[in-house]
Amino acid sequence: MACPQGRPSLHGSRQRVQRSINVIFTKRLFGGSPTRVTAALPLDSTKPDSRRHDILHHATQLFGSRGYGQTSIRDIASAVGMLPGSVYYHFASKEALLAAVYTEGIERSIAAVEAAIVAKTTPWDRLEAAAVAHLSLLLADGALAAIIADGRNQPIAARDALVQQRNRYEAVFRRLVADVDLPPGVQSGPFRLALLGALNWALTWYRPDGDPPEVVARDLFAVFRTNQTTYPLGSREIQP
Amino acid sequence: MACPQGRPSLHGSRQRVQRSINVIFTKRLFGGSPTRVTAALPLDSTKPDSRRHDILHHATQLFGSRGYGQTSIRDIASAVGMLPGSVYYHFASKEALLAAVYTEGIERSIAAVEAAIVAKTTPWDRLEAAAVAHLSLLLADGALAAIIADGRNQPIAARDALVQQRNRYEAVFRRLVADVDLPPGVQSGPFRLALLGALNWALTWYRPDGDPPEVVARDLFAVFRTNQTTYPLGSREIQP
DNA sequence: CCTACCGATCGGTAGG
DNA sequence: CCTACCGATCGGTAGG
Repeated sequence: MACPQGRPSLHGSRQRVQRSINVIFTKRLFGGSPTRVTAALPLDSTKPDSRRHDILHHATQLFGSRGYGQTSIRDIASAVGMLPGSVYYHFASKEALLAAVYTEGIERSIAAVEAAIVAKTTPWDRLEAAAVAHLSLLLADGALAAIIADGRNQPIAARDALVQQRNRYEAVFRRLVADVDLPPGVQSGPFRLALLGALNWALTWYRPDGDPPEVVARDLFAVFRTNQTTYPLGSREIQP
Repeated sequence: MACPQGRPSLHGSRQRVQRSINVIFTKRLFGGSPTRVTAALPLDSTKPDSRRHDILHHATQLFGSRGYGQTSIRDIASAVGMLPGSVYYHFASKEALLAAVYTEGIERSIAAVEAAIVAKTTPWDRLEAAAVAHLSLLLADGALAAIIADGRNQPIAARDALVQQRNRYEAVFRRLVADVDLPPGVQSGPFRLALLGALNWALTWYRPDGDPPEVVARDLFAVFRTNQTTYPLGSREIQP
């Protein structure tokens, strides 16, 4: 009845999905009584939160590919292999599910970008590595897509909280851009927004049969890095 | 019954909306018989297509601000001041309405960008003027927003036709970018996609209480024009 | 262009 | 986590 919130999210996948679908089929095909169907469920509830994790995972994927408004609780439930009402045992509402998708996605994305940066030494190389990591997460993973893709279609009530979390991620780029030597006349704010815009917009036109995300990211980044290629680091003052 | 399609879209606004709402109120408050309500309609049907134009206009605005999936036929009908079913007298389906919004919006946008370009002489000035016009249409007008904003939420059936129309608009920028002197190592494809991405992404973060669209467009464009500022037109070959 | 209606789908819930 | 259900909303239509 009540929904236990705030559980820690565990990892680990199982075959429960398959089994649960079989149960549904059984019920539909032979009209078995509710009691028999319930009794048919194996009692291997060893990892109590793997189902919550499954919901979170599939919701991330679906929100990322179709958008929040175009994804129904029924879509998510059937992807996980359970009935629509059961989703509400794990999440209080569709909005709460979105909030959880956001939190997990932001955390994972920040970690991925930080990991990609750490080996690089120069500011421009660090920014480029971040851009490549960003676009890979966006196009291949689905976690960032759920967060960044459709800011307009999200429920107004939760929008402020979502924007705040998105800002946490953008702060990483704000810091990286601050370290870089920008040409005269280019403000760091517009530069960051233009770079992220160029990368995020790839969601609209990218096709999987084209160049891989890393190549696309580097081609796009070259547009922004040009100044640096022309003027070696630190030589900004020498300009005409 | 049948829907007369392909009528020319006329301009001109009237007070019909107000009146139509009054009719609805009358009916709800006093339960007037259908015959009386119909008879109460003034017979000034001089411009037979102004209602179709009204629908198109409000649909453009709503698709642009909320997106296609988040806008219902009922929303559009009540904005125009008629009942939901009546929309289908003018358009065969919601998808057909979207197609019409596209066609009209693309036409208007191409015209606006061409008009903004015509006075400018150098390739970089022409491209900048196009960028400014583009962002103004996108943020203030609503016509371009309906077209460009949510490619993901549009119905799959019509998507190909929509992409084709969008390409007609992008072709204008393809031509302008081709005329511009790009720095070595920068491909014109990624350059165009990065520029349009940077501009279009402003839909996500732009707030009306900030700088006006023209200023935002110029700030963003400066990021892409830097190379040009450094190297005067035609001096590309002189580089180290 | 309105009336009156349809089937489908949606987020969500009580009770077990 | 399932059963069985609710009210709301949606795109669309027959008939006038």
